[in-house]
Amino acid sequence: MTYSDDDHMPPNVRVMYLLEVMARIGQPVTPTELNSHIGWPKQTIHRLCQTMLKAGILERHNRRLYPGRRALMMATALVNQAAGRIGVHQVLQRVSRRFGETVNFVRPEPQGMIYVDRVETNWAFRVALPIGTHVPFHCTASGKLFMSSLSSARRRAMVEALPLDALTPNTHTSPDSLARELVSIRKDGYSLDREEFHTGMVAIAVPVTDAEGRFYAALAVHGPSQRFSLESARDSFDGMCEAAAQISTILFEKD
Amino acid sequence: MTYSDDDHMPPNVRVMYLLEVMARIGQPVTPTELNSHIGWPKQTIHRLCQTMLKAGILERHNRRLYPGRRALMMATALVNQAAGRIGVHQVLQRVSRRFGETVNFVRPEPQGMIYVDRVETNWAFRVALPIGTHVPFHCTASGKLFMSSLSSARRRAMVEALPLDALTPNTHTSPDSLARELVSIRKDGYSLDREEFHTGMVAIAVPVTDAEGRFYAALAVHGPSQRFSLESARDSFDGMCEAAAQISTILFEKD
DNA sequence: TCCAAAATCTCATTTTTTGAGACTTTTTTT
DNA sequence: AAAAAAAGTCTCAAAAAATGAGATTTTGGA
Repeated sequence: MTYSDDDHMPPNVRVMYLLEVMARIGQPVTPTELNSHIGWPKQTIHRLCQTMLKAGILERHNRRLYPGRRALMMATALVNQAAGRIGVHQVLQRVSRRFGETVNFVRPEPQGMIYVDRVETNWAFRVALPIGTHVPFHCTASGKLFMSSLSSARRRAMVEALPLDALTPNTHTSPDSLARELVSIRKDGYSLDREEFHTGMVAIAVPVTDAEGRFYAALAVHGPSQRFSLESARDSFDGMCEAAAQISTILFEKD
Repeated sequence: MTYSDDDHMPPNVRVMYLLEVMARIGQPVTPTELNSHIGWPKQTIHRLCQTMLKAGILERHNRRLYPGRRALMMATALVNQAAGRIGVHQVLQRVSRRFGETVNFVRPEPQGMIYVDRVETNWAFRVALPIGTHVPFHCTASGKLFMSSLSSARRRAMVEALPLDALTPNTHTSPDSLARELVSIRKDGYSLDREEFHTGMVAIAVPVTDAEGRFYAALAVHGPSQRFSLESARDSFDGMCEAAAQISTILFEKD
């Protein structure tokens, strides 16, 4: 992970290390600031930044560097498949067995929330949304959960930008009511889909957080309202939080 | 982004490239499989995988490699930083729906203005400039807008340095006329492309500014002049400013 | 306009990477 | 179970890249 003093990092890996530091800092930095976290010779860090800029890994605005499009694309793709996928799937299976409903693991992308992994029930009645499908933000438990995790400025902007298409009679079509629900989701720690996406289909989603406690993905269970009522959804809250914590451990806890 | 044949990738960047390929493939691979996507000498790819395994960037299970915990941690942190881009993309979509034309998010780079993100219309007629493409400064709405944001000394230097190639009969070919237009763009707060880049194609661009009010990117709408006249372009000005302000909030507003 | 800090350039030296070819291990086929 | 093929490892000299000290230029702020 980190290289101790006698242990030495091949120049190869320095690009990656620099990105890590940058990602950890979490905001645009000048090469000099960056180097205050690293302590390489001046020229070394400048040269490396230059290389990474040329490669499109970093971008620059006002002499400050930040991860570029290329880095972000890679990150998005990585996050959907990296270490621990198998373990995560196991947890999904357990959750599905426990509640007898379909379980989804869902992440935000620019085009919408994307189904990264899922375990289906054997029930005849189920939704036909294959893995890799994007679904809207405003009418899904996971989409609302994601938005509730944003800072208030971003949340507001996003709510205002979204096309609030009514997919069912229950779908939020006003930015205000949606925004209000996001606030209460933030407070409750879970998000419900009250037949807002498909009539007769309800869902609950809880957040899976990363090592720093930031939103990483949503763990969601959904089922037909006849057998999986909002009541039973809420009842599953504790169990789901437990599973979410397990997933978080699998993905992020160091050994 | 990708390296063409004569262009060469420093060994530095290979680690990153390998991760990208791996992320794209989306499932654990053997070094040989991996190399069928890359085509490096056998020993080269093995050595690199070895380096990355030692560094904890990759992990191995049954001779198959996949992104390791270290890669995932980095990716997660990066993706968090990218949360803003999700919001930006949603705003672009809204603008595109509203005006029914293609919307671009464009940033200045030394080689030219670069398309960072875009939302296309479904219209048959559209420009085939993929994301990541560089376009000239002197004949695009966004390029002229960027130049108009520079201090007068820099603006002059830049106008004089540019090769003013005539891409259409309307392209500025004299530094003076270009410089004059930049002054009026600066005054108006928006920039028009009057079929200066492609015949039959017009565009309007407004600035997205950073927290200090400096130029960060251009938000541009373009369409064929038959349906998207200069008139309609100007009419979209207010709506675009509003969207630009939203983007600015998403990207730069602290919480 | 001037000044201090940051960034860039230059270059001889050191360190890595490179990749062909031989060799070993693993997997597949017969 | 033996043979063949494929995958992976090792060795090494040549080529390329990174290194980092020091000099120089540029930048941003008073």
